[in-house]
Amino acid sequence: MTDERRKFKRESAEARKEALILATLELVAENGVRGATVRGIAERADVTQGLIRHYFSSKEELIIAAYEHHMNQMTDLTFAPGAAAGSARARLRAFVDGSLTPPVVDPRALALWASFLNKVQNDPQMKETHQRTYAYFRDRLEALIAAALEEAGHPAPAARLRQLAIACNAVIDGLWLEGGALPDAFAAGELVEIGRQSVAAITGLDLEQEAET
Amino acid sequence: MTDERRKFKRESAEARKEALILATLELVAENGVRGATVRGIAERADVTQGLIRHYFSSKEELIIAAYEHHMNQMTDLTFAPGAAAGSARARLRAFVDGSLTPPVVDPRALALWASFLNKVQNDPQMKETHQRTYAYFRDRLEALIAAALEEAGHPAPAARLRQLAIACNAVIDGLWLEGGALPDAFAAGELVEIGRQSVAAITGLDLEQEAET
DNA sequence: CGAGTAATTATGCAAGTGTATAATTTCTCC
DNA sequence: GGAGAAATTATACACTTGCATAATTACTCG
Repeated sequence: MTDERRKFKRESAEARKEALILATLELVAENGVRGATVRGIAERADVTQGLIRHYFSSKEELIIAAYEHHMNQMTDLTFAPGAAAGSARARLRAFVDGSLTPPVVDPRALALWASFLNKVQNDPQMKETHQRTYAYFRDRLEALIAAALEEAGHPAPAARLRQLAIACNAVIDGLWLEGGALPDAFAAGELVEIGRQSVAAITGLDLEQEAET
Repeated sequence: MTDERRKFKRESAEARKEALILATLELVAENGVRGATVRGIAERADVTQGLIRHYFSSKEELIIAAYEHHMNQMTDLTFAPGAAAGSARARLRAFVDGSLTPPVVDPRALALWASFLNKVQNDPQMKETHQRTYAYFRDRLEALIAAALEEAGHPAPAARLRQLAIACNAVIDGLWLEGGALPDAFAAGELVEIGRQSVAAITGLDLEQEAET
């Protein structure tokens, strides 16, 4: 009954890194960045802690990698549905729908966002990633609104477009936040419905009817 | 040159507790809940760490006290401006203004909210405080919208009122979030302007003109 | 002004933290 | 199937953490 050394299987660097990143995101969502300890992450990834040092030169580096992984995933999830062509109105609607449906609306996604916020404000690299992602979101939304307004024959000047984009982005962010914070407070589809109506009311567009005369 | 024992002044329990709570909020905003160490808090409050134990039986208890202090302060700040009587429309406008102006819109307030979120989701007591505060906000907003609509001669059924309140709350929350996250991205008064316009567009009310025919 | 008491400081401890480094195992390739 | 190299494990260390407890100080009240 000697204490045997642990058996293990060699994995590719990519697979191991991803596994470590996923384990990190789980623990950051549950316990925050400081609560995601190296030992905890290693255990969650079914690996000993020394291995983390082998792939990431510090915990800081792992955290940053996990943050960028998460942000990329959120971006993909939001824009994937609307990538398919169609009228600008349809694409705008798809953007709203994608932003207000799981897995984008999700307690875990909100928890991750909140957990990372502190580091995002302080660490320059993470701050840069954050600002770039945010700008990408809003610019894309602004372009969608501009196209939809033009399509409807109601083009708007740049200054107004900026305000509309900020406002629509805010409703979506706010609904996303509330949906993640109080998952049981809203019926299925309710957030999407309210999101569509609000964006429609703010922009003056009709997002519901599909037919084009 | 003997190491002298530190001089100190006795304070009332209330003053000390408040000082400790304020120091705690500072550190939580800067470093998160786990980053707000007992030693750090004591240093910020210009006190030795043992004193914390004297007033709070555990760090957990201090954190909860700090959270409730912060939530109460935010509530007061939001509703104080609109307490003065006036038309429902004016009170609704005051609510929007107060929610989208410093010190409610503030990087520190956002950082605190984010830092506490994890604990809010897990700790039952903090969860209860959070849900109560959120419900208070939204009910109050819904009542304001209902009154303003009726005042304007456009009463709405309960189901629609609920949706309007959720939507308006979301715009405000979203603008609050973005204003706190990117303080330099918005000109002074811009958030308030966009907030007013959005709430007006969603509800169909005119929040700008003051005169009543 | 002097004793008592509560506020405050000082010190210690066990557990957990990130990181560094040595020891071992698995896999590849000839 | 065996040697070499890289992946993985194991161990150790210095530091921080929350908490407990003893020692001292400042204020109150007679």
